[in-house]
Amino acid sequence: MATDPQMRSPETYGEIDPRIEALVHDLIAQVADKWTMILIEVLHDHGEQRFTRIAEKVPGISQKMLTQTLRQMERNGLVVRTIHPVVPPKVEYRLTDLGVSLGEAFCGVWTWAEDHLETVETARRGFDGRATA
Amino acid sequence: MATDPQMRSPETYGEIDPRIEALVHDLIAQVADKWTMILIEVLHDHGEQRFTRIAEKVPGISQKMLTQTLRQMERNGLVVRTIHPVVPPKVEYRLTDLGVSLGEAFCGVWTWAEDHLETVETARRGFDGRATA
DNA sequence: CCGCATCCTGCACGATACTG
DNA sequence: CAGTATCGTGCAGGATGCGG
Repeated sequence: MATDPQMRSPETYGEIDPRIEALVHDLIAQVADKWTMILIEVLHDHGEQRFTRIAEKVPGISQKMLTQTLRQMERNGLVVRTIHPVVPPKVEYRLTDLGVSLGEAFCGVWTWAEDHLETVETARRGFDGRATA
Repeated sequence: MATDPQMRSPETYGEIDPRIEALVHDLIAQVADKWTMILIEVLHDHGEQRFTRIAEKVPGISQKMLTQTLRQMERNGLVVRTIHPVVPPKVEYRLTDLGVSLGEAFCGVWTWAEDHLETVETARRGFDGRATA
């Protein structure tokens, strides 16, 4: 959760607000965690969904990770979790405005990837070629 | 390295080019890996740097992780590694244009974090409060 | 249907020691 | 100085089973 509380000597990498730094890192880490990005996409494209519907749309995810990821997202205010008191239980998840805006913030990265896909792959082949040689 | 090659049934989360998908995920994963983002920042702010200089500016990093992270960045074309054939060895790392532009692509996320820091923290406190109760 | 608890496994990463 | 090699460990995450 919290980022390294270690002291930074004068000559470290910058004087950014450590709270922003920590949040940015948390956020990127969460979005990078293999599932969050996909869940944002699913909830964005299909709107409010119940647990099992989401699971169906994300092949390969275990319910443990689905629960866990949704909980973190809820904690960060990215989704709201609505429990309908019926039997059998029905729980629905909806992306908040905050969640939508986070997805949009990452659009820049998607665009970058589209624009530079070839460049990166070329760089990788070059590197791997040199390594083999 | 490669992302889950598993088949996606018709009702999965979207029809995006899987190569883009994989690259975006690789990228976000790398940037999230605790050090890459910091190294981009250091190299951006201070220009070309040699190995030990970078290490000094990033307290807490082990040389193993510094080497490893820089190698991945090099492989992806984000930095160039220049070996000066002198004794003692002198190796310098410089952010490429590609690396700079990736940093800029993530600016949107930084901005988002600055804009929504309070909202996220409030959401977290709310969630944690409810959990405790 | 939803989700928690438990167990198990692999990998990421730090520490340490050694080379050109 | 700038690495590589080896070892130890903690934790992320899958599988399974139970509970409301």
